[in-house]
Amino acid sequence: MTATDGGAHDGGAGDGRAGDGGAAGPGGDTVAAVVRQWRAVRPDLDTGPMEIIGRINRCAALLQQAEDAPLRRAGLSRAEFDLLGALRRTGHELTPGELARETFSSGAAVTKRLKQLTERGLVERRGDTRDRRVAHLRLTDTGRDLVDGILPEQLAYESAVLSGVDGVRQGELAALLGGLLGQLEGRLDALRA
Amino acid sequence: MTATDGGAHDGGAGDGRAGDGGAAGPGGDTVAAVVRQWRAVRPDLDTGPMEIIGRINRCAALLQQAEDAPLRRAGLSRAEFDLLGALRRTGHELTPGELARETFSSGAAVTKRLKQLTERGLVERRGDTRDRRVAHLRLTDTGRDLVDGILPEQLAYESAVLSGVDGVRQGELAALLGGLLGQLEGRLDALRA
DNA sequence: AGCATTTGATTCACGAGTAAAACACTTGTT
DNA sequence: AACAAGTGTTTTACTCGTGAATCAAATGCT
Repeated sequence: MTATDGGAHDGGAGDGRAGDGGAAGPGGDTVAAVVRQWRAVRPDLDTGPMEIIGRINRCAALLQQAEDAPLRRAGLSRAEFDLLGALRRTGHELTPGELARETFSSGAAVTKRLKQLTERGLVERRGDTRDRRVAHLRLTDTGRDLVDGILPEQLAYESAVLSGVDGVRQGELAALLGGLLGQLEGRLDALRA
Repeated sequence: MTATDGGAHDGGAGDGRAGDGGAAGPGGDTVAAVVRQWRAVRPDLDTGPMEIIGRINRCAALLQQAEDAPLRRAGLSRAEFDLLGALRRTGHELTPGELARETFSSGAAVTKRLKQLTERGLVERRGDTRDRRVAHLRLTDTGRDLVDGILPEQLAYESAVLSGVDGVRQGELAALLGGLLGQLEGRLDALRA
């Protein structure tokens, strides 16, 4: 979250009273409050992008905190579950490199997680017969059962989190986000310059 | 990003060819590909929530990477800029505790960042006269100029990042995200149980 | 006044992730 | 065959953030 889009709990108050830290002001969410602050001190700037990017970042932060709950019950971090989930949903073995790409994390991180998950007996390792550099990872039965047990809870939890938005708007939101994400994934490399 | 919603670069391929790691498949973005994978192996589950939450998480990850670019030029991390931005947009001094709440990070993190930023001469410290526990932080002239210089670049960059989505949809997206965020901020504490 | 409680900030110990180096092995070239 | 270059994985050194403990000061209670 950048300062541009950064959240404020009670940012609009500005009177020194810190508040209890949750309730959005009359104008809506906390990002709206931040945008108002920026407009007050820098009325020349176009704050439009903040209203999208800031909200995406803030939603992601809140959702990830919330999502921790069902996972923690199973003693898994989000990153670990990510790995297991990649193995489960592809349905076949993956190499560490493939897992790194699947989970958008570095190879080093994958190595560490795999070490822990194999020690816990959730994942099994098998060396490639032709190319002895590569390993093939797959879920053990225990690992598979764990993922399959958590997954419905996770989805139910997510469903509950989203329940404040009605079905029609959920559909619209999913479609718009899909459009944005498609653009980002296609063009991001070009913009990174 | 949870495994539930986790991204896949070329997840749909499944033939071992890792691909070059960017292009979304025919069906749209990478989250759509992940959802297809889940549906193939667990057709009983309702994958609806993934299409929103997964996309938000993935968008946030991509956007934050992208956003780094203009900030790095100024030698600032996102978290540091967040702090400076909070001071700039509120327009008045803030205590470390207030800054922690503004930036949604722990007090310890704020302490560390403040140390570096004051050493760099971007932020100034002033002790409270009445309560000698608290400090008041404000931007130096240099700090203020830095923020004011970066901010337009940042917004222009964000604008460019979003340019693939037309104006009308940007408005819709902002509104829908605002609605979701309002719900999340209001009700998250209750769900955290 | 004297002492327990609360609050604000900082320090400490640690876990997690990364980039870069190192390592192990394979592939292409001469 | 020998060796250079390339590829997949792991190790290393480091940064950053966090929760818990600690320190310092104010507030409340008797």
